[in-house]
Amino acid sequence: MTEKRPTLASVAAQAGVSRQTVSNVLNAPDLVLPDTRRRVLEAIEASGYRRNHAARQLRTRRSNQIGLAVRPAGDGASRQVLDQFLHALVEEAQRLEYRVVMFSVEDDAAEIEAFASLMATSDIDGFVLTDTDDDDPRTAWLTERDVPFVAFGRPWGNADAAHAWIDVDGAAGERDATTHLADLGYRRIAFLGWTEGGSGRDRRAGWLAALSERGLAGDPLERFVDGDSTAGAASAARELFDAGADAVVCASDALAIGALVTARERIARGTLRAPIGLVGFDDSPVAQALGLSSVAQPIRTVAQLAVRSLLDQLAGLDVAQVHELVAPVLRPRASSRFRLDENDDEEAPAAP
Amino acid sequence: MTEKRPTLASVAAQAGVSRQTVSNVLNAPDLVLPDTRRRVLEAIEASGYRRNHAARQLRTRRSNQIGLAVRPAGDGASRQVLDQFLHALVEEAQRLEYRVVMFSVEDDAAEIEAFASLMATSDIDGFVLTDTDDDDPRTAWLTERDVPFVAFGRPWGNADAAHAWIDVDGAAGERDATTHLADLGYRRIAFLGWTEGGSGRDRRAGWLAALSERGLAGDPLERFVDGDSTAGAASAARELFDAGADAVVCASDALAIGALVTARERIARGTLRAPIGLVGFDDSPVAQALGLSSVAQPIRTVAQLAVRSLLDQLAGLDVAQVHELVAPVLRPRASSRFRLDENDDEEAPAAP
DNA sequence: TCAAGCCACTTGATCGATCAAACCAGGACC
DNA sequence: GGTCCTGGTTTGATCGATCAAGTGGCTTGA
Repeated sequence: MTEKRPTLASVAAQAGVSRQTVSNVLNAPDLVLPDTRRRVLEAIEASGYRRNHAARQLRTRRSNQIGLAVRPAGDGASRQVLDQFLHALVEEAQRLEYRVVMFSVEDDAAEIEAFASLMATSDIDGFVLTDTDDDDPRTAWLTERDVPFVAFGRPWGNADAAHAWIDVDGAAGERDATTHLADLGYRRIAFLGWTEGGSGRDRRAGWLAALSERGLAGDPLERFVDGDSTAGAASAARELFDAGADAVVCASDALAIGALVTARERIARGTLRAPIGLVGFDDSPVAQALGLSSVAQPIRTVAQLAVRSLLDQLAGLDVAQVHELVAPVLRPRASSRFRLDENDDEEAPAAP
Repeated sequence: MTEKRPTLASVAAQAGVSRQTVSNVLNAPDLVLPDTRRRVLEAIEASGYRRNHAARQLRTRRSNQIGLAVRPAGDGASRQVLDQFLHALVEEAQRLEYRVVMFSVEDDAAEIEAFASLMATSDIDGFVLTDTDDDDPRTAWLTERDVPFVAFGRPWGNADAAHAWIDVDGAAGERDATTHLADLGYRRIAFLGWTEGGSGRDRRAGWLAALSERGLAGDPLERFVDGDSTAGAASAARELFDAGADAVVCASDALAIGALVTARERIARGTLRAPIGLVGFDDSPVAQALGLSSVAQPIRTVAQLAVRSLLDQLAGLDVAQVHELVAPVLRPRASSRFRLDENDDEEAPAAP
């Protein structure tokens, strides 16, 4: 407490130059003579000087912080993915000297109110949105006010929305998954998805496309459950197997685990013939643990693109807004040929 | 951009008082005459004034932000719990006008460097630690420098550490779980835990205590796996059932799911007699979905206590540091009497 | 030759809040 | 009547950075 932290002025005195020169060394090094620069850098090093963000923010109206809203409850499914996204976002932002501030909101209205409050005093430079809905009111509000932001998730309602967004190409992922199963010889490849949501529709489309390509699209077999319910998926899977499915492509790992449980039981009882093909989506830790084939979302890439887009906007670059669809990666594991053989227990989940 | 944001001075002019009076209305209302106060509040309301945090922080050296470090990889198990903790923390902090800033670090050394950097310019008022190890270097560093912080997790190495911490009483949770199984009539109640870690030892102790209380502690049956591996748990569970276990208390849901899979298979094959008692730990969404009995950590309570403790420290209250152990809650579900009967599939997971 | 431009740097003003000291009217006290 | 106190409010200084304008010496070009 007694020792005073070094400031620009104290560093300047130490290096025998003025405040502004030190400031320039940090913010616009090419304005300073190499020799002077070196002297200043030494003084900075020696004194252990660190920028005072508050003072800087007061003057520049930039906080170097980006905001991320989180919903209190959070549905089980996307939670895992959002958690990964958050981590990747923090890392990437940090690499570029930005920090991530979280705030919690109940609904879209509250989130918008939070935007207003945080922007007003320039505590946050820009926002990252997740879980975009059909015709999201948040994107409209932000766009109207020229607030920099980027969304993880497509603007499902209006395809030609002008704001920056990044999303995972679910259709491509399920197409790969379905093709993979077809290659393994399965002929009745069913789809297990959700009753609602843009991303569910998207994933289903990929499955259907692959079936058509392989000439397996006659009388496609599908079931939908409310929410991301493993229990619901288990019973839906029973119907699918009853209807003759020999493989199931699922919209999430939570659903796939339900299907897996059903398959395991039926095979053990002898009422279903192994092997069965099963693929999930999200590549969650549980999937890895259970040897469930899954489609991995390239979350790190999404986060990197998001941060880059946001920072480009903040830099005032007048480039076109990013609209990027990144391809997920299929991770085949034991469940692509799911059976209960003698050493099933020993089988280590294969990770490519 | 053209419209200027209201400041203390502009509000003051509007209300016919001085800057400082407006400041007092906000920070020390009882210093101001009720009548004046009302007038000022009206002016604030009318102008839409909002505090400028940067200016405030520059003067007071307080940011009203608390820091939380996250590790990049994150182990599958605790991840779920930490995610919940993070959400609860953000909510609770927000209620008290604090914000949570995340930063990412590779290891303890990097985390300490981050502490130093963030404290130096008072960008962060205090820290929340998670995943405390035996003899954690971070707590030592922070304690030495009188930096306010609170840990989620006991100081496993030295029980009499002086810093504030809050933890979940894992022993009590597993004791309840074990007693619950004993009440149901199981007699060979095994423990499935981890090879490493303070919390694992703690949970095991609770199981053992309950066995002793019920006179079931002769030749206790236990197995340990490396990390929180579901696959490892599945094979360890086989050994436990081979050794005659009729129930298993697990240190986590991930482990319990492994045991569940093994039990399901064996029962289906007829090599294990139902019912089997199974209890997990963490009450994860997957556990709820699969009908797995589990011990729920009162994460919200932990977060509330953590924030409160941290803010008390920041307020300079010289109270003793909080050392709190909160009790988890057993959530009995179908897996307490796990069997495969005809309508097993239909059975909705019961949540009390 | 002289205005204009450039270079490397310095100086004064400013962002918007809080702290600390001053101020001022009205009572109480001796 | 003068001094001291007290509660409510104002005023000047300050936090540590950046912006914008200024300085003095030197080159450039018409």
